[in-house]
Amino acid sequence: MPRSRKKKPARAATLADVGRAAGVSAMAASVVLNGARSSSRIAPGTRARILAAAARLRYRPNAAARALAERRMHTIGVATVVDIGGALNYYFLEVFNGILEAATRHRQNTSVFTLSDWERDAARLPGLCDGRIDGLILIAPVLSADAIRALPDHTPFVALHANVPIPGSVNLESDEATGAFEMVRHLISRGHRRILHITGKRGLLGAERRILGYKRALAAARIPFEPSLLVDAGYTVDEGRRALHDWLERAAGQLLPQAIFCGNDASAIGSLEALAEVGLRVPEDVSVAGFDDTLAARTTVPQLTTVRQPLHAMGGRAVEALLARLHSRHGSGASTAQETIVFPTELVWRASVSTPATTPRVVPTT
Amino acid sequence: MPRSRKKKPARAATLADVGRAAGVSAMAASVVLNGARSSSRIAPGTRARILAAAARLRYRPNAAARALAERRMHTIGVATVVDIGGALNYYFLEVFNGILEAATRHRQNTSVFTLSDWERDAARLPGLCDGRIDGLILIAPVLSADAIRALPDHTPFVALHANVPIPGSVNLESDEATGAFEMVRHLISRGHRRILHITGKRGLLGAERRILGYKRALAAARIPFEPSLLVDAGYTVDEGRRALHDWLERAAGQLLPQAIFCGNDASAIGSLEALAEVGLRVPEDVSVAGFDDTLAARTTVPQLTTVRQPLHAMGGRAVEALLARLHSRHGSGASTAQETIVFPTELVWRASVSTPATTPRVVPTT
DNA sequence: CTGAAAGCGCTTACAG
DNA sequence: CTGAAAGCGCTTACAG
Repeated sequence: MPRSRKKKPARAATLADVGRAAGVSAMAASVVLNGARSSSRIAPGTRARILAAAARLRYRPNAAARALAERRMHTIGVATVVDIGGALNYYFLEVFNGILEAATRHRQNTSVFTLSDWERDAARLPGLCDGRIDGLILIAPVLSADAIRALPDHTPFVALHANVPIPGSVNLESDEATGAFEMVRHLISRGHRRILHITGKRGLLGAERRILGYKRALAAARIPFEPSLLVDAGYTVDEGRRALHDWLERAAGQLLPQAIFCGNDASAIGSLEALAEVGLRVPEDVSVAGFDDTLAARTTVPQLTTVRQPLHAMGGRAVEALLARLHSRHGSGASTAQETIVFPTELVWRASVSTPATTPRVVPTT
Repeated sequence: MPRSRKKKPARAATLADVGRAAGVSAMAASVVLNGARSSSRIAPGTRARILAAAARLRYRPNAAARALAERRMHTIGVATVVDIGGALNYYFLEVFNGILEAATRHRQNTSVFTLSDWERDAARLPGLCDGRIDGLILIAPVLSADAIRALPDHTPFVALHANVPIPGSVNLESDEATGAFEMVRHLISRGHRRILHITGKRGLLGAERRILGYKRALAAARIPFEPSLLVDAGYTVDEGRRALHDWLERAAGQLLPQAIFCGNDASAIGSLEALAEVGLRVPEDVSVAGFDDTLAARTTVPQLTTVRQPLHAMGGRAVEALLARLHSRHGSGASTAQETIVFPTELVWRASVSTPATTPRVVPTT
């Protein structure tokens, strides 16, 4: 019988293979190839032979085996709702890129889990904590007390813009109230007094903080708060467009706001669309401002004046905070105190805001 | 000596723990909890006890251990250049969302690896194939023959818009030449004859195919190809803006193109900006069209007419093609033939294109 | 400086 | 229907 064709090793080379090829134990190969500190204990000649054998065999340490032995996957999980109302999430993209960059720098993999809805899918979270990730970053989670209680305690969490602080975790947020306050104050300083605010979904922490800043700035300028100028919407382009569209329809013939401060960039874009539909020009007839300074703020014509949140940096910081928790956990008695890190916001001036029209504008009738 | 405080198991429960609690072997627990088909072989009573114990102990199968035993991580890797020229990549976001959706549906994790540059970072690719992923999706790879040769053969690859086919892999692309042809043909049918094309980076397969479609449509209408109307740029907003800006500067006083067909949506957005800078209106003075139909195409004012590539669907299909390869590999003799799947493109009409101005426009002098 | 052994937590044949 | 054993490929004490 002819020698059966040697089956090409679809199997990747292991440490044992390398050891055999170099005439040493698998363990020696492990020390040289994967062990960091103790590799000095191998004689230079042996070392060279092992390295050569590994290169020849194209040895790659098996990630699963290493993870099992080290009890460490070197993988960070990211859980978020990417797709909100059929629209992709700019906010997510900025944060995510910051996370990826930092994770790569720290030699961590990044695994993404998308939820379609926090409330409905929070139950999936514990299932992700089965050793496939070492820790989890929650992007803008909206979790009930029950959902928080159900989170396993052997996996550390870090959240960005958590709606409710998660005990034992780090929460990263930005000073949204001040950002909104500064934006509206500056609008006022430019001469605007009749300022419409298109909000995010009511009840969301961020939306309420922005409303708070808006109201405070009005109060500081002794401009009475006008409830009809507070318009409930949401954080998508469509919701922003629809909210303003409906408002304009209702307000036909009445005085047009001089400026519109939107809850985020997406709803500001929606507002631009709604204004364009009825032939109003930005910023000649009305000024428009957003919030977040996502990439989208620079792709509109005119470009958006907005409140910048350092989303990219916040994503990176989330990774670092998570790794810090991971290490402290392995080391001493774990710093599991709840912690909040607040990033400053910053006004970004672009063309969508100018001074008010000299003659008051009226909402066109369609 | 007082009983030392029982250290709370930071350690998660294992199959052995569950088995012990239920009075059976770890193996029986494995069959009931994780084994799919053979779970019928356990008596119902035993089964119930095991399930109860698992719930009580909050048992989660350890992903690393399972991966090691099964030689399967249930994780798909995605490698791409997300950040092009400081700009986040819309194209990526659409594709990525399609990938995530399909991966979740098929119960696969998705791990993202970002490269800063294909040429420079291709060497990192083999390192990713160390068992941490079962297969890799390459988004818009630009690989040299050397880089392709260096790819390990124990990990299946699928590529979207590969610049060069990778032997043994699946490549997903769309019929870009036809898309470009149709777009330009329709511009012509609307009355445009002087049509500028802002290209992607020359030499890239996609860019060349779009140029091809552009030229063919001109030829079909017997409009002579005018080399000065073919403007080299790239796929970012900045490159588009700069390319058109420079062109307009050079062409001051000459005849303005009636329409501008851009290599992608980002460069179309850049073009909108360049036109706005010199006070030209879209579409009154000049029509603008993009390519891709990314989300960005709907956030400009006016919204972009563009060629739609079904990026979301293509991302999903990439996952399925990869899983098919994975399964065939485990099963019979592996279908490792190179395969190309071509998706149709589609014209999407929005407000950025109309009929040409009745009187010819001239490029303004700045 | 180097090796033999045990163990990480699971699954997969193989016996009963 | 159920269990004891071997093995996935690595790392981490522990001996020499």
